[in-house]
Amino acid sequence: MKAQSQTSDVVANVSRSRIGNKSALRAWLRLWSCVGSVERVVRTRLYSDHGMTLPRFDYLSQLYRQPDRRMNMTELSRRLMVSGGNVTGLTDRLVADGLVKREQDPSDRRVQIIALSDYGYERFTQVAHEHEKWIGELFEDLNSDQMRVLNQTLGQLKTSLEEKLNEQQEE
Amino acid sequence: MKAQSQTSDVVANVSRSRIGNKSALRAWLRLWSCVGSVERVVRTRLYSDHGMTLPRFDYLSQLYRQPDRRMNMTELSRRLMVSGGNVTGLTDRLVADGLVKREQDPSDRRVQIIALSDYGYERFTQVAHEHEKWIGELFEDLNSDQMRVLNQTLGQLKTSLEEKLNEQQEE
DNA sequence: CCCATAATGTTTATAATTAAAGTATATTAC
DNA sequence: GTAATATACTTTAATTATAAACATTATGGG
Repeated sequence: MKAQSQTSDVVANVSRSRIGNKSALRAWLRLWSCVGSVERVVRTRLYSDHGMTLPRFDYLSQLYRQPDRRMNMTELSRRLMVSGGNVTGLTDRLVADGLVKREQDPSDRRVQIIALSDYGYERFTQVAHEHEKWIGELFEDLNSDQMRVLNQTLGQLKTSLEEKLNEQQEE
Repeated sequence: MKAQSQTSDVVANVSRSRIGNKSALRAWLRLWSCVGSVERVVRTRLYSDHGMTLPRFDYLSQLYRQPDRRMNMTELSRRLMVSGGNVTGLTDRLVADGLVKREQDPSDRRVQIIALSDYGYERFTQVAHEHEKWIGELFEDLNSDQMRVLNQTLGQLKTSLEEKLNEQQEE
């Protein structure tokens, strides 16, 4: 009885896993496709209408969301999900264009604190307003129920993925 | 009565639009975050376990899905959602590594047909099997209902976005 | 204090990416 | 048939991206 139960559990798990993998793969491909489409539109418009690149926009938006418009390099790298070396290069160019400033952390001499400049704040505010409008238009065909469910499901997926990434990192 | 109705419609629309933009923006940020997390995991494992980069994997997977394992450059560019110049560079490196071959289209001398080589097919098959497993694991916390609804909603969003991109292109 | 280890950021080499201009070929209008 | 236009791909210059090696600074245990 016990052995039988275990066997059918194993079969059920394998079966569920196979189906789950296919279903997950389909979801992943659709996620990838949707994000690619949106990114392409946003990148093109950012560049043609505002002469700004998408990586710079993403970078500035992270600073913008902070109460003090400041963040260190490691945190930027983590949130933008790009390598540290990449953040160094982006920062160099953004500093050269006067959009951000480098500041020293008085309590830790290894740390660079990046601050959004007044010019950067002004510039980003204008662009962000349009950006929000573009996104609204791109998602307008989803009704409010779909949007609610999508946000709910993605919220859970996001949390789940973040947990997995943390676990993996600790191994 | 008619005027009043119009006014409240306008108010309702503006209101719905504002809420919709915020809700859409939240959905977009979550989509972006989830895709970034999954990409990061997949990229790291592809490289450490198989010495393959993510762009190359995506490229090969497009060829792999075709019945004849063949596709021209323009179609690859469209499906991968990257620029033509990028496909040229990726192709050069994949050809150099023997994973794909360039063939001429007998009916149109402008067209390059890219074919997955035997080595490329073999190599990709191995990697793809693991890739599917990784994706399954990353999505395992979603139950079957959530997965179904997610696939449904993303399917519609994907279609909607593709339509918008086509319309935009024609303008 | 000193050493091992960890954390922060930069540098290096190379790959991937874009937009825009250029080349070659095909198609369409007349 | 020819000229204008469109399509397919490549090239160019600059930016964005990675992984790995490096330099500097911090932290914790003896």
